[in-house]
Amino acid sequence: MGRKSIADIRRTELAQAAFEVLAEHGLQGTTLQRVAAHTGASKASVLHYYATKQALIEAALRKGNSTLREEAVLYMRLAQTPWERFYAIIEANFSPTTYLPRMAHGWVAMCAEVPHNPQFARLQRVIYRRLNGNLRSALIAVEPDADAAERGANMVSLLIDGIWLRLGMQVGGLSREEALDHLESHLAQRYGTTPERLAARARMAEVAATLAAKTV
Amino acid sequence: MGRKSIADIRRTELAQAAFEVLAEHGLQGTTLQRVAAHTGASKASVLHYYATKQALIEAALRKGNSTLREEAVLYMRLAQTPWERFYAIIEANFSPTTYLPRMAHGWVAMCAEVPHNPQFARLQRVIYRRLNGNLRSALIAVEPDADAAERGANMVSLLIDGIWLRLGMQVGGLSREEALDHLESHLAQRYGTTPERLAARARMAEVAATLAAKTV
Amino acid sequence: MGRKSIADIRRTELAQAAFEVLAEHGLQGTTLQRVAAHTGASKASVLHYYATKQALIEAALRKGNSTLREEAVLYMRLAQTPWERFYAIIEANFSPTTYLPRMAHGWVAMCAEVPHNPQFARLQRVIYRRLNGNLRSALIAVEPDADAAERGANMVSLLIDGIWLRLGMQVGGLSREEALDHLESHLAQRYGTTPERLAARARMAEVAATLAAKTV
Amino acid sequence: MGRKSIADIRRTELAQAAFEVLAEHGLQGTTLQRVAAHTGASKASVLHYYATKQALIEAALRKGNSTLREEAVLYMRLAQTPWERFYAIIEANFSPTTYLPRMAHGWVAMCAEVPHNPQFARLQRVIYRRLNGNLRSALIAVEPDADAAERGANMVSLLIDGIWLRLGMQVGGLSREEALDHLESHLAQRYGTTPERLAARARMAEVAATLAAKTV
DNA sequence: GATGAATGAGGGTTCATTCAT
DNA sequence: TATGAATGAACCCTCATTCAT
Repeated sequence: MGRKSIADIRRTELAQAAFEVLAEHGLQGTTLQRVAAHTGASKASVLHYYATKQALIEAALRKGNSTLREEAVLYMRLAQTPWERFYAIIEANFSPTTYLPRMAHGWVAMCAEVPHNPQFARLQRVIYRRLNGNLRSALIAVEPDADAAERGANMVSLLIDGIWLRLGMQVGGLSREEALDHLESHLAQRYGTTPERLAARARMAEVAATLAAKTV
Repeated sequence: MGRKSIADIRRTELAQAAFEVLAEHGLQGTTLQRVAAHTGASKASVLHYYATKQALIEAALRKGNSTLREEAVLYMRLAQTPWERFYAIIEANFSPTTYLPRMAHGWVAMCAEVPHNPQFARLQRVIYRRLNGNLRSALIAVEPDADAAERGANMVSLLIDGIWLRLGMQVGGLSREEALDHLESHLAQRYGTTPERLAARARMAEVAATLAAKTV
Repeated sequence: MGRKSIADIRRTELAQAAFEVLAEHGLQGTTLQRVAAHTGASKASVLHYYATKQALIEAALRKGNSTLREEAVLYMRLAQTPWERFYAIIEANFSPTTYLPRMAHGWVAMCAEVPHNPQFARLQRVIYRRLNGNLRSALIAVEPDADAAERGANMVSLLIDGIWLRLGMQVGGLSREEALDHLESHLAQRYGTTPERLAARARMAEVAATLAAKTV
Repeated sequence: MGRKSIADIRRTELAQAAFEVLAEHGLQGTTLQRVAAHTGASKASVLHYYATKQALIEAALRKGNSTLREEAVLYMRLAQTPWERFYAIIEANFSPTTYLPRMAHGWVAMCAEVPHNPQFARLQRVIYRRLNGNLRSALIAVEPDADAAERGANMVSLLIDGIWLRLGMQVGGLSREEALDHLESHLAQRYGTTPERLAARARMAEVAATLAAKTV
């Protein structure tokens, strides 16, 4: 367990660095040179671990994605009711450690490249399906009509995408709180203001606060 | 009227070509070479009209944007009630001539570059403000609370952004009809199903159909 | 007399402009574009009068040179004794209208190109011979030994070159007065302080002052 | 001692090559392509060692300059009296290994660019100050009036500049011996023909001959 | 395992020049 | 006469990648 060869450590380190460079400089500005400099290594050294720039960037994006996923899993474990599972997803998508301009910008950069890069397209599809799937399976419990649940999930994920896009552009960007408020406003209209939902929301917000405090 | 110098014609032609290349190959892949080839001209010739690649791409984006805006103006002129004005905006954003993967992809490519390009940021800000402003000023008539109207407008524009983003990525992309349905679903919950709204919607859909037929 | 076709006028105008651009921007910076802009004409128009950039620049240099020569001729006409002829040359080379950083810089730019441009070499040779010849033929009257006169002339022309070079570089540049003082210091040591020389010097300085006043 | 990394060797090699190309083709003609070809390397390889053409050319000029300076230092070490120090400078400026058309032409090319290139201006200023300073500090011993020494130094440096300029242009160029004769003629008139000076001159000429023989 | 050396491919840009009007 | 249009050639520079150590 936890045994990682030095090579593996180095690889994750590089992927991490690549993601940070990507988030700061965009895809165009992500050169091997810069990634290398960011880890204090040489350009050739980077290519020693990732045969190709392409491979490195994919790893970087996978890493960025897995960060988000791990967070989501963390929240999910503590959720017990459908609405709690639902809010777990929401909180994960707007947690203080991931809902960051840098993250968002990295994500938007990837989105822009999706149509030209099958690898990216695949990854994006995975992300999309996971998000939509999770939302749907949470909603189906409170909204038994499969179509309605599907549509409800889609609506939420569209809002999340829109909000992240703006965060990535820093144009019309919303703070974490504003973002959550917007979503809440939508949910209130769609699902009414039931005590269950409100309780679930409060509970997961608390969980989020606890986890955030621990992370810091 | 309609008098345009040959130079102006050539310039729009090039901007158009640039937008098409941008839509097809992304920003990275939009080289002067390619744009030139796309119009059967030489690389130097392109620079004869646009001193700089940057200038060319900005022109391309402005052109793309103005297409959308002109469409919106067209719809707006025929709108008479607040709800009609509202739906004019919606229809313009999902008209068959603009709600196209190519368009969307070009837009996403620009979004990704916004944080690194002040010019793009400015353009994006203009677009954002226009859309939000138009929506808000339409909604304020039906939702007199300024804050509520603001929020309502924002919600709709977020949905539009999310939908366009997906169209641009071709992942989870919605057809024009699905997109309009989603929006309608949101509006129904938020504003109720009033005859005025439904009438306005029907009226503008008809207008859209007429205009689309004429364009084709 | 004085009849010049419009074309000829335009040609001199362009040559003049080219010289000014050359003086300001150096040879590298002297593009057809800039010369054209400097006269408010189009690039193609310039090439209409000078088939080639090369030809234009040669004309410019010839023009610059002829300015200097005309000045020299002016002074020469008023010189009556050998020493006066000698000082006429000196004053011409340091007249307020020609001993200017811009002029000097243009000249240095030409010098640098001499080894790569036979035309320039020819022109430079002409200039060199004229200056040395004039000095020698003036000095031979006061220094009958031909070899000594040759050497004396050469020494003076070397000093002039050195002084102009510095003016052109704006490094260790001498003012007109300092330049003349330096030369005088050299002459005093070489030819002694004879009344004839001093008188001639005073006379030509006066002539220079008169002419300068008239020019202004 | 003498330990230089391969990179350093390559760098000096390239600077050397650049200087040779500069001397042969002028500044305009000094392209990375040509410098690369001159060393049998690729264009990109040159930029591997000098990030910029500008940097390369500066290195080339510094190298050319340092060659001259090192020679001067060599001579200076063997000088013991003020006049010997003076002649050390003279001999260094006209030594057979540096007083060469190529060298001179490279220098003139730099001079022409001085007004447009702060870096070059700085270098030129350094050269100018060193030469003038050395001459002055040697002369002050034989010509105690500081102003007179300053002027004497300036006169000599002007002559040197003039002579080098002509060598660089190959127009009116003087051989090493002629150049030294000219200077001697000037010095004889300015400082008289004292045994000390003659002895110093003879001594440094001998030193020069010895060093030249050794170099060859 | 790590890295400097070297390079090919390609990108944006400048510029003199040709051509047609 | 005058000029816009168009272009080829060349330049500097960037970058991912290969190779040898």
